[in-house]
Amino acid sequence: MDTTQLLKGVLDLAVLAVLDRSDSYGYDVVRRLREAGLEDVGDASVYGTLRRLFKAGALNSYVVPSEEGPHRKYYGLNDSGRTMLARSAKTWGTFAQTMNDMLDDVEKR
Amino acid sequence: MDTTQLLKGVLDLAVLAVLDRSDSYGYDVVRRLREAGLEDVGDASVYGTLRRLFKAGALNSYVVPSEEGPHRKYYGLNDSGRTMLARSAKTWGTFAQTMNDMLDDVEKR
DNA sequence: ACACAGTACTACGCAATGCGCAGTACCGCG
DNA sequence: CGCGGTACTGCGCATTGCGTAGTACTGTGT
Repeated sequence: MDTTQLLKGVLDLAVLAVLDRSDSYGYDVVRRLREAGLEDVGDASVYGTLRRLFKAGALNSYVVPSEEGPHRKYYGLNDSGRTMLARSAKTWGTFAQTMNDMLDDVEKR
Repeated sequence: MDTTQLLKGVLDLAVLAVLDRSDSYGYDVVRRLREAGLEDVGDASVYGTLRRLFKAGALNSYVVPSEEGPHRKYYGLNDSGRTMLARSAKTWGTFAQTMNDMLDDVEKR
């Protein structure tokens, strides 16, 4: 099975969780997600997700120049984003639990 | 957040898990998934998934006439399907764990 | 006899989303 | 001065879940 399909709908949540720790920019979010265990996440997916979340009003954004490369477009959670994170985390939790229950039944043989 | 997107890539696994219990047909698989907690699953998605899994060689299929309605197209796991189930379940497990770890960090504040 | 609900499946097209790839651009190093 | 690392944008594709319509069979109520 491909982790690609598993990411669908969960990448939003993962990105929100990363940003909840501290404001960050695309390139760094990718790095943090990979370190956290989502090794196969594509950079284009993350940039796309950030843009989508921003457009949806969950993030604020500001540009910071960098001495070690091009400028960085930082993103941070606003109130709407924090609400979304809480709600998504809860939805994920119940969903994951449901799946685990189904699979427990399978393993029990 | 919509459970629709969460289902992506997991519906295969859920259907395989249901079929691992016993052979079944589309209409019944939908019922079982809903009872298990996936209440929002669409019937077209399940029928589509069954056809896809069959086409991929994970299922065998046979038609059984019914006295209480139209015929039923039963599906059952074959060896390839059981292998797929085992592998997918493992992938899901690691993935879910990764996500839960990330969210634990968030809750811990 | 006939409409209707429940059962069971197929087919068509849409929407969301992750990804590959190309392109732009800035930096420091050999 | 090219090259690798940093950082972002945009385009188009593939997968997959879903809504809707259509077909078809059975039993029930009127």
